[in-house]
Amino acid sequence: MTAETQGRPMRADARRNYEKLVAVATESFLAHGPDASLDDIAKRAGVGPGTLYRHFPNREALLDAVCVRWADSVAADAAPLLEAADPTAALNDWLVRLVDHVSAFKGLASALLLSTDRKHDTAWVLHHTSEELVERAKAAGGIRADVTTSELMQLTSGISYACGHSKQAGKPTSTPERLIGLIMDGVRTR
Amino acid sequence: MTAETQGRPMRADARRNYEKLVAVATESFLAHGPDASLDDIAKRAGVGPGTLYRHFPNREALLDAVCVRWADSVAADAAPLLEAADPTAALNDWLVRLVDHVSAFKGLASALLLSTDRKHDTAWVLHHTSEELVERAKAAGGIRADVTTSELMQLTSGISYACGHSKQAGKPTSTPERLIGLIMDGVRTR
DNA sequence: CAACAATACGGAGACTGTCTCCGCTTAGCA
DNA sequence: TGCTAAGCGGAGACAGTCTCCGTATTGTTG
Repeated sequence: MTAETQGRPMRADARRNYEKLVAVATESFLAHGPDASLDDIAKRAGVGPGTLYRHFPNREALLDAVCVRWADSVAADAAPLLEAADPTAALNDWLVRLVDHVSAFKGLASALLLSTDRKHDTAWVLHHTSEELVERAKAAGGIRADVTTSELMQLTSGISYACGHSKQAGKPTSTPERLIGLIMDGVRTR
Repeated sequence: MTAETQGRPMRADARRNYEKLVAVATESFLAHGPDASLDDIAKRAGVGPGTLYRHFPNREALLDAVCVRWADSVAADAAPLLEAADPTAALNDWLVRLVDHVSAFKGLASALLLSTDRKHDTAWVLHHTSEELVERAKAAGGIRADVTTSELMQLTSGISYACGHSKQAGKPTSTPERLIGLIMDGVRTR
């Protein structure tokens, strides 16, 4: 579900433009936040606005495409953690990284942690990765069995949001590590 | 710091328009979210855009004015909790209410929980109220002494955000009670 | 109560961004 | 080499933000 929703493959020029758009959009969103001008992105990518809007009917769609790629790279980051000796510590670690990644991505991605369906989409990758880590921690008896992955995702995404915003408001803010720590304290078996 | 930053009082017509604008803006923001058209708000309030922009130089300013009133009413809600027999339960209760209020306010207010300065502003009222409840709970030995009010505000605002978003994404979502519960579990003395 | 500042009003319009429509171009196939 | 479906891109309609400035209103002072 990248672009051609099945059917014949994209024409070469179309694919080229598609890739260029996603690349430029990534830059632009990072530089100017999720409100970056779409016409501007089109211009930088060397295509007309019409082309952009054919590939991505609205801002959301483009944002999604950008985030999907991003999510893949983030999820890849988790691979070593899946084999860590202490699964609970690994989960903690992962959640902190997740917050960092999401923050680095300005908040483009914060909404993503929240949905659990959308088969192939961004959220799925992250949710799935998290789930594995959660299961391992539960199996090892490190965290309470009644806590769900979704709940942790909600809390984590909330923390990203909160850290991002209070940081940009210039306020001294507790670190993600600290806040995740508090949550883990509530979730750990005793 | 409502409108006249000291100096002579506002002229009668100016005050009238100011009030009307805040009232209409509240409705509009609730109805259409924080992106409601400002020109439209002006029109509904029966004034020209120029008038709106003189009173509120930008969207943020108007949003602030709306939120200040809202925060006062929310804070008033906490009065009984300040004398509750079990301060820890009272804190829990308050945090849940806070999330509910913020969610009801669409997310207009979620950013507000985060700043701790801004003397008179919205955030202050809420932060201050929370602080009292936190102090009482600490004094009663119900929660850890190392946890700060800011931290709880960050987590709470995060939860509002997360609940608001996953709800509107149509996903089955854990209740605010549950999530606040998890946090309280991490924060309670054992 | 008249007249005059000071204050406030409001709408025209400049500007920016979103998104669509459609005539033209190009890739890919026979 | 030529045809056709797929794709392109820019002109422009529309909506929202915000400013500028001539006009109207308030409240004060003689």
